Amino acid sequence: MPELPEVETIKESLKAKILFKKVKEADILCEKLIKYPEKPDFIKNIKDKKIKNLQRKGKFLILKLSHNYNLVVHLGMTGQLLYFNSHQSFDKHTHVLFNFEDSSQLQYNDVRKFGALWLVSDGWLRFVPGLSELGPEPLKKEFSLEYFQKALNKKSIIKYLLLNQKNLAGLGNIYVDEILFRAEIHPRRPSSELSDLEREKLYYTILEVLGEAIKARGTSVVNYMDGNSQKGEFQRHLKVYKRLGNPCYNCETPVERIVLAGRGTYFCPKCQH
DNA sequence: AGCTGTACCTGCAGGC
DNA sequence: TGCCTGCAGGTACAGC
Repeated sequence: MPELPEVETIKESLKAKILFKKVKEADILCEKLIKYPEKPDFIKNIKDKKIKNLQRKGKFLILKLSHNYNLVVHLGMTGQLLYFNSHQSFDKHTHVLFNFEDSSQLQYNDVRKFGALWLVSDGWLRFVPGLSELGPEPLKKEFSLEYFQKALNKKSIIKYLLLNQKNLAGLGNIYVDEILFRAEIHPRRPSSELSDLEREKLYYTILEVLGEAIKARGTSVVNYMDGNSQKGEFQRHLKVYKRLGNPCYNCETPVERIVLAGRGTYFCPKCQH
């Protein structure tokens, strides 16, 4: 489900609800999702911890807890973090419960169970797979046009490069397709062959699409919702994603689908070169 | 080094 | 209704 705009929206929606709350107890219904530590230690260590801040790094959500602990959450494809004012009924897809002192509750739901949770102290954050290898945040200064132009010099198919979290953090399948459409670049182009103009256009398109998607509170295609169970709006603005066979909004040519990097890839064969 | 295929899971839509 | 196939926002890993 969740790419940068979705995780950002979840983070902000939860911040308003759970900041400074104290975890009374956690309940783990599916151990598979807890990557570290083992269930008994996870439950023991999160008890009585206070949520001091919420951060997003790429597609990771990090809850900063008291005593220098961190609850790191990756939502995989279908993970949800849902907040409720009181203990709520749940179903077979609810795998972890966080109960707060004031009897409000945070539920981790995940149909496909590709998500992951870690509870680690500050010094151990770097052992969370993928977290310390993340490239720059696209909406921060660290993601400069200069940096991006250099990154594109790698000999790599452009879609593959944009999906790789080591190059920049937070893009996923939907936004990469949408960005490449708007930048009029074919997803199979070798990145090193992009002209200076194309590189610049791509750079600003990344900022533009992510900005718009955050403003729209994310994209709800299947089951994405924020911490308050609210859907996003950006699905209304998608130009190519999941539009196989439908006419391109620019030129009416039917949108095509190929498989790249193992992912369904949608593009306009006429507009994107 | 980069890329493909596969694995991990479950549900849903579409074809017959 | 049921069965089958393909597809789905993620990442990791073996192997070419």
